Order: sequence, then C-alpha cells, then structure tokens
Amino acid sequence: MSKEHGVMGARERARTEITASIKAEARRQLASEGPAKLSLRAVARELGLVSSALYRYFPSRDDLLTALIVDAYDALGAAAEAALESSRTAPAPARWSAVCAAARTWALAHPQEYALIYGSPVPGYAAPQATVVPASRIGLALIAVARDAHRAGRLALPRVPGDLLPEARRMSADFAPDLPPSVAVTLVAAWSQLFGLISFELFGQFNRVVEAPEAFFAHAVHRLGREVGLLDTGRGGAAN
Amino acid sequence: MSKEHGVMGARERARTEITASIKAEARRQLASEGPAKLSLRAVARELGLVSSALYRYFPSRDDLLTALIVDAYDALGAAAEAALESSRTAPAPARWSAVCAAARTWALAHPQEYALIYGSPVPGYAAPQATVVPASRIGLALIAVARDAHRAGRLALPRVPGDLLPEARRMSADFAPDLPPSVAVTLVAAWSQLFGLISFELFGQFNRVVEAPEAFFAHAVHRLGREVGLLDTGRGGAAN
DNA sequence: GTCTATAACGAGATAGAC
DNA sequence: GTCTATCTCGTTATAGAC
Repeated sequence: MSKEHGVMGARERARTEITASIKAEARRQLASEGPAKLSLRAVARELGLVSSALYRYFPSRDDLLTALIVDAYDALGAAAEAALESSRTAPAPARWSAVCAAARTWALAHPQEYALIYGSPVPGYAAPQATVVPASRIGLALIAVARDAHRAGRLALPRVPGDLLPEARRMSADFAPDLPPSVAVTLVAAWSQLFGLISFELFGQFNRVVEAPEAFFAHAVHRLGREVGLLDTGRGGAAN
Repeated sequence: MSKEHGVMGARERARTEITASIKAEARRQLASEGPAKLSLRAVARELGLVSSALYRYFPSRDDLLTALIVDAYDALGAAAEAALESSRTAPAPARWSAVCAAARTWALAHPQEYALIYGSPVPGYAAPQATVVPASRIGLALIAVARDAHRAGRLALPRVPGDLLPEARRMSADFAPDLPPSVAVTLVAAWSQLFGLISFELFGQFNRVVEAPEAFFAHAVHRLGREVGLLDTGRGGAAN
C-alpha cells in the first residue's frame, strides 16, 4: 500500500491506469477477434509497448483472460444488484423482472464480454477459483428476490419429485440456506433458463423468430418468476 | 450425377469420402482449438494433403464451417425427430421429455459441435441461409409435440398479455400455423430455456451447483412442458 | 525496487517463388 | 505440389533507466 499522502501514490496510480488500459485494449480485441485469438503481443503493440512489458501486469495470457472474465462477472453482478436495490420496495414479481431485465440490458450493451462468460468455453483455458465468487453474484441477486418474498410470505412452494429431494436439500444448504429446498432447485433452473433467453437473443437464434425481443423477454421472464413461486397479490403463500 | 452402373460412380464415391474425412478432421480440430482457429492448412496437413487441394472440396474456410454447422444441426435434429417418432404413442409430457432428453444426450456426446451451433458466434463468420432449415428441425420437433397434444385436446392454452398478441399471432402464422398464438410464444420461450439448461451444464456453469444433472434436467424439462400447456391426464384442454 | 526494452527460444502460420 | 523466407505467437533471460 501507499505510505504517504492520499490513498494512492503516483506509482500505484500509474500501475492501475496501465492495467486498466491493457484490459480496455484487450476488450477491444475480444470484440473483433474473439477470446481464442486474444494476443498479448497485439495488445502491447496497440498500446505502444513491447510484449514483455505486459508481464509486469499480467503474468500470462490466461491471467489477462481471467481478469477480463472477473470484470465481466462483476459488472453483470453489479447491474443486477443495483436493480435489486432500487426495486427494494416493489412486489416480488416486479423485482424479479427488474433483476432479469438488468442482466439482459447489460448483456446487450456488452456482447463480447457476455460471450466471454456465458458463451463457449475458451479452448485451453480453465477458469480458476478467482472467478467463482464474481460469477455467483447474479445468482445471489435472484436468490435474494426469492428470499425476501419468502420472508414476506409471498412465495408459493413448488413441488419437487422424491428423487430430486437430496439434491434440492444440498442446493439449499450450499447457497440458499434461508430458502426451502424446492425453491432452490426451481431457482437454479430459472437461472439457467434466463440465460437461455438472453443467449438466444444475443447469439442470433431468435433471428426471424422473435421480432419484439423486449416484450417477449418481459413476458417470458414474468412466467419464470411465477415458476419460482413469486406471488403478486396481497398476502400469498402456500403449504409445504 | 453418375452416368453409369450404381447410384454413385467411383469418382463421386471418392469425392464424398474425401469430403467426409475433411469434415472429420475439422471436427477433431474444433475440439482442440475451437471454431475461431479452424485452419484449412492444418486440416490439410493432418490429412497428408496440400492446402490448395482442399479448395476443390470447400471453396473457403467459411464454407467448411458452414458444412460443419449444417451437419451439427442435422444430427441434433435427427436425434430429436427419432425421439419424437419412437414416443409417438406416449402422452404429451413424456414425448416432450423424450425430445428434450434426446437434445441433451446429443449435446453431451458432441460438445464441440454443440458449442459450434449454440455457443458464441464465430467472429467474422456469418451463417448463410443454408443453415436456416437444419437449424429449425429441433424447434419443429418441439412444435410437433404441442401440435399433436393440441389435436388430442391435451393442451392447455396459456394466457399472453395484450402487447404480445401481434407478435404471438405472427409467430403462429410463420412457423406453427396449427397452434394457437399463445402456445407459439410459450414454445419459443421454452425452446430457448431448454438450451439454457443444456448450455449451462455443458459450459460448466453448473459446476459445484448441480450435482445430479440428469435428474435435475428431467425435472426442469418436465416443468417446461407444463409451462407449454402439455397435459398429462385424460382428456384435458382449456378455454381460450 | 519498479519498470521498459532488447533479444532470443520454439512453435506455428503464411505468402510466394519455383 | 514443394520449399523457403518471413511473419505471428507466448514466454523468458537480461540489461539498463528511473
């Protein structure tokens, strides 16, 4: 850390600045060439540096990729959390839709970074542990909607077949301790289905199929919230 | 076409054989390097040919990619259609599950080809018209399940908000003329959500989250079928 | 200590002459 | 179809500037 005036000395400031410009240029290349062709040399060239200089900032190409991935997960997570926060007083289904819409909006605004985290795995790259927590933020935002609804008694509990019960219990214990097991499974399914909707729109599968993506997404996501058990009206709730 | 005995002359036979071996080698490279790095030269080298020879079979790298994409869509579609056919007499929800499970099974068996068609778009590659029909086969299989259920009066009609009605009507007219508009929208959503489930499993998003993927998938897909309106018991049906 | 530049490696792609 | 000269790449060792 800095030992004198300010939170950051000149050295650190320069370092974070250069780190940021490396990532910015790398993101530019992601858009044009794709993650598989991300090249340290090309990034350095564009920045007027020599390739070996980059190793002061990222020990390897994979570490640069990891930084981009972590940033993308964090940006998506932050967008989802902002929607969660600003819809704090809204009814559960509206909050659900707000968080889902925030995810879609971020994805549409950052297609390359979205593809980096939710598209095909990069050949030869294995995501390290460091990506796990940032990756979980969007899921935790969805869980928070259900948790708050559950606390307010506005969550209907879905039924889960017997053979899934152990799995459901483990899920609930692992990452949603304040939610019933049946909700945990349904949430995980809804989470993946949400990204199915976003990926299809972003990756072109909806071309010539969906022509009003905004309205279509809103409706699909609203039904997803119903599947999870989010109740719109008054004091809801159900047995089990 | 062949001008003499048999359906295929020696020349044509050799040609299709070489074409097949080129595609087989290209698929091998898909697995190790990813679609972005597919290189005609590398394929030729591995086959003991010179790169210019490949151009007699595929005029460009993009044409080879297109052939692989068409093959993948066709293989997936054929798997889905086989499940559709062999479950002809089963109740609608079972057929739905069978078709979905066939898609997942094919994807798990051919992860590279799955990533090619449902993963990130390949930078610089634009899918030509030739891919449209093969790509639609899996969707048409899902539509067939709903159509047959509808004919048998075992399809409940979901409600669709007013602002989606024009879109729903267009969808129904465009590719599911024998289904009510509300079912068409719901089917499109379910279609994308099915591939959300498959992609998350295949691309590693379910690592440390889902530990019994088979049972989880079966349950999620069963609920998807319910969302579409497929009715299990006796003579179902609903108004609207 | 912190950085950048030079040079080099081994591997692979690429373009063109023949 | 072959060969060669020239690119690219990730990565490292080293030397010198601040």
